[in-house]
Amino acid sequence: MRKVRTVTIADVARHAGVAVSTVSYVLSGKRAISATTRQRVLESVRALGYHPNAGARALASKRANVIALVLPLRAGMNLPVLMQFATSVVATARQFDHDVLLMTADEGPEGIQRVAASALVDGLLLMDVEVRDPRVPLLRELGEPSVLIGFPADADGLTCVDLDFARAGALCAEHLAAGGHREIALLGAPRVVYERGTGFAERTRAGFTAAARGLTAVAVPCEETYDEVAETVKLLFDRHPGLTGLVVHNEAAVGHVLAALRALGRSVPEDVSVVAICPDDVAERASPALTSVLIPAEDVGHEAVRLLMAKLDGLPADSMLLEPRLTIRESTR
Amino acid sequence: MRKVRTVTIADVARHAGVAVSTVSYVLSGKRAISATTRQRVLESVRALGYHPNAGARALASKRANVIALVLPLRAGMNLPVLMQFATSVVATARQFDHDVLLMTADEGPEGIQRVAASALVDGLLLMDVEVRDPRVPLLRELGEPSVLIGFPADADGLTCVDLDFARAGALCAEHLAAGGHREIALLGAPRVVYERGTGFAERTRAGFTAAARGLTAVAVPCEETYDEVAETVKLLFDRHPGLTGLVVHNEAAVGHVLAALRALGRSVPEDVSVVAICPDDVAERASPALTSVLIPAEDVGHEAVRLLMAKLDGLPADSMLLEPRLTIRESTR
DNA sequence: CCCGTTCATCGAAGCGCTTCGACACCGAGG
DNA sequence: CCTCGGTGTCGAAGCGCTTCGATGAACGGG
Repeated sequence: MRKVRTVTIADVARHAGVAVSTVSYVLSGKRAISATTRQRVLESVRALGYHPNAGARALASKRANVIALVLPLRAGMNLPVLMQFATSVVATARQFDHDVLLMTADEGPEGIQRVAASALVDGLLLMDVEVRDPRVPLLRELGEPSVLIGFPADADGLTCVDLDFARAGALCAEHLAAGGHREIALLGAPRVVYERGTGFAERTRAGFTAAARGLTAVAVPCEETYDEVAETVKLLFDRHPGLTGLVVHNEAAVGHVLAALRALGRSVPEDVSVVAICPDDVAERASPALTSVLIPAEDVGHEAVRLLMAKLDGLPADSMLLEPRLTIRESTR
Repeated sequence: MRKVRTVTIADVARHAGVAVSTVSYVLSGKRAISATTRQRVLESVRALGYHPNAGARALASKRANVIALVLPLRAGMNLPVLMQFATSVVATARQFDHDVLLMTADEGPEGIQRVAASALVDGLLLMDVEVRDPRVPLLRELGEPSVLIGFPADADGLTCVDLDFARAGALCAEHLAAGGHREIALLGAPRVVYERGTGFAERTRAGFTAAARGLTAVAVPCEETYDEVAETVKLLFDRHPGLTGLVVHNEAAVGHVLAALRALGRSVPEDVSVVAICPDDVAERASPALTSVLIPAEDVGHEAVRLLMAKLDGLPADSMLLEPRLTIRESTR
């Protein structure tokens, strides 16, 4: 409970018998320092347990060494992916000696304004950017370094990172086609997600449809309660009795879809093949284990931070799409 | 892209024709300022779009107005609860004019050390504290204001917040007993969680067992893949043919348990009543909708922040347990 | 042997804010 | 009429750090 007077750079300087600025240069490496002096300083740092004061450092250097992570945190989000993403962002940021300030989208554009103007953060990572997102114009105007996860309608001059969802949808369709399936369906996100204009759902559907040229292919939204899923699945097979391939792009519904198929007496993969677009652990936990396309949330987080750091250093940073990866398991043939 | 020279308090003072300190006092309210001056200053603030520089403020006032949120972010966590919690922490912190720095537990005690010593944050919120947590002794020694979510073995002198899991377990048992069930079972967390000594799983079991005095009651760990769950459920009914009441304290397994019961031809609630300990949305999404005990993640987050703020103001803050709430739906009779 | 370089280090000037003590002004009480 | 205690405001001293320009020592080339 004792509140020790905190150790300052001056204490370190005194202890090592050098000037304050010398300590600073040892720590930042911005000027050459002789090996012996450096050694002495570092020892003093260790001996005193010195940690630079973040506020003072930020004030003097105009760099807070903190980035903001703006998460949607609204209903209907894909939580596991979000968490993986957040984890990898934090870990990667730490590698670059930065910390992460957590913000929720419900603070809105003002929140972004606030943290940027107060120099609380050096840059921004915005997740789940929508096709027409009110934050995008602000971001442009602010000129604050930022990286978006997802692609807004007009991505010109912005740095965006995302999974290539069109490719993911296509991959699924192609895999089913290669298995000889002639009639396939995509069970997508809940209807509200399409209405909101979240790009990824739309792009998956487009990729799926385009790749299914030549086959009979339908794409339908999919809610997330068991009863609604069961209903949707039943309807699907009523309308398309010849359906033998199913793509599920809705993590919360995956389990329900399998249960519904079981209830309908259709076995997987004998009667119907199922491909899911979801994290590996969900696919592996299902029965049978699902052939799936991975959402590489960790890579996305990692790349996003990498790009942001480049921008902070004044380097150019181009948008990028990450390649989806198909893993074949037991649910398709 | 234009990088505007940022507006400082000196600019505001000049614009309003007052001293810098006057502006500061208007903004902080720490000294009386005449209504007219205050008005003038606030107008200048608005006119110039002034936002105080966070670093400078932190340096001068020794308060960063940031708290750290340390999340486990390891496998096997209950994601939705975590997110709800995080969201409410951020929202509540903002109400107190604080921001939230996100940290993951894998930085370990050094991470805590670092942010505390560098005055990056004023206080800490640790989630998912284990019975014997290596961070607890450090926290004691550091004397940094903190609030823990969960109870370590020795909670003396620490402020902890948690759901009253013992009560939650008891509530489930009592509800089943009241429904006339004589033979009941608890399906708990995966075995590894018990081995890790995470308190909540253990405490739920204890509460359940104690409240089930007079009934036949068993408690078993429960893994999270469909196949393992189905196996566990089958075994349970093989060994206890008279079993009619089930408590599930494992969010990831809830769906699988229901599916397994369906597969065994036991209908809910006719043959067996099921109570889940999980968030409401999971309970409602199941079929039939589950009678459940709510984990009030939002309240926990809110209270945790409230307590931490009190500590930052030098006020005392006692540990507290939050009352669980049973909602009766269609899965029990 | 002197001068121009290079290398290592130092001192001091801020960065933008809070806070303390001082001060001027005003009305009330003696 | 003078003093006293509030009020409202100001000026200046830091907070702990980075960074710029200056300085001194060591050194090689002419």
